[in-house]
Amino acid sequence: METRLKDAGYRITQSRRAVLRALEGGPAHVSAAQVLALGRKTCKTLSRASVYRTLEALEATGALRALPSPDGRVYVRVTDGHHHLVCQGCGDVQDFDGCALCNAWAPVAEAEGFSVAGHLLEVFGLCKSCREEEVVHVSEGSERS
Amino acid sequence: METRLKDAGYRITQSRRAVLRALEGGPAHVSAAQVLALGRKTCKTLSRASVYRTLEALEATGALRALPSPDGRVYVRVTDGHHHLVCQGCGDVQDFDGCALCNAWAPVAEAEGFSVAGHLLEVFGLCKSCREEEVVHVSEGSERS
DNA sequence: CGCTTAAAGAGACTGTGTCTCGATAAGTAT
DNA sequence: ATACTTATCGAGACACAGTCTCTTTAAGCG
Repeated sequence: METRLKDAGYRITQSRRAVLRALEGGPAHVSAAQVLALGRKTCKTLSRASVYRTLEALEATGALRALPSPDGRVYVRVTDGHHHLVCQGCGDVQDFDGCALCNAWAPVAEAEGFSVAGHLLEVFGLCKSCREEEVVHVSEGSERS
Repeated sequence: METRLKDAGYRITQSRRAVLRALEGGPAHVSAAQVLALGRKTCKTLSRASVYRTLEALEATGALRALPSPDGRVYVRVTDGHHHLVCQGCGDVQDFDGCALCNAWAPVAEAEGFSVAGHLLEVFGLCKSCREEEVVHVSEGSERS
């Protein structure tokens, strides 16, 4: 990611490096606040504005993608797959393959006059281990869809 | 929607009615702020808190779905879909159909031990009108991906 | 080593969403 | 109809995300 920034003409600074480390070390989906907190471990004076600026720069180079989530914006590395299994139990995110199928709905989008640049698929549910726990708790009043 | 609320045990008030009218009259994707503005036309004293409360109630009854967008949360009547064409030019979001294909990768996810509860598909690109504008600007120094 | 300028940090500002609290009115019983 | 109970109201405080501006700093060049 660092070389990517550099090649795009951005300077490599302490703050930027701190953000990059935070992104590499952190979870697959991170919020700006998390990046700030993680980044401060490397660069103590890291500011919120710098985090947003760097995130924006990374997005511009295509190394990162911002996507809306129920709790504000989260950032995802694009080197990671763009098909995610998001566990609603533990919050864990794993990738899965399925790009062959992706090309199937590109024509649908293009029929609407839309030119497709990319896509993101989020599948929500419960991962294996959370599912096993769920069995223990039986149906303990979960009213959500 | 009104009967739906009533049946669920909610009282029908002036404020609630104002919100319902706003939802029915407004665009397919509306923000809470838009609902507030539209609702004030019917009920001048409508407050932000009431909007959120009503929106929450409607979500609980299943008449509405909240979904994250780049500019905060937006609300969609559940009759509308969960496959989005997100325009990177103007930020507009439109739905498209494609649920038949969705069932194709559910087995892939389940092979990983994942139980699927729902999904969200975001296709990024440029909408028709933004595409036409793009042609006018030709390659006018846009370094963005 | 010094210059130029992109990028930094600090903090003000805006907007969204949540929460509390006393006041109000919806629905029910009288 | 009228009174009562209590869900709901509006107002405003609060917390937080994200943006913006301004002055200072340091990255990368010669």
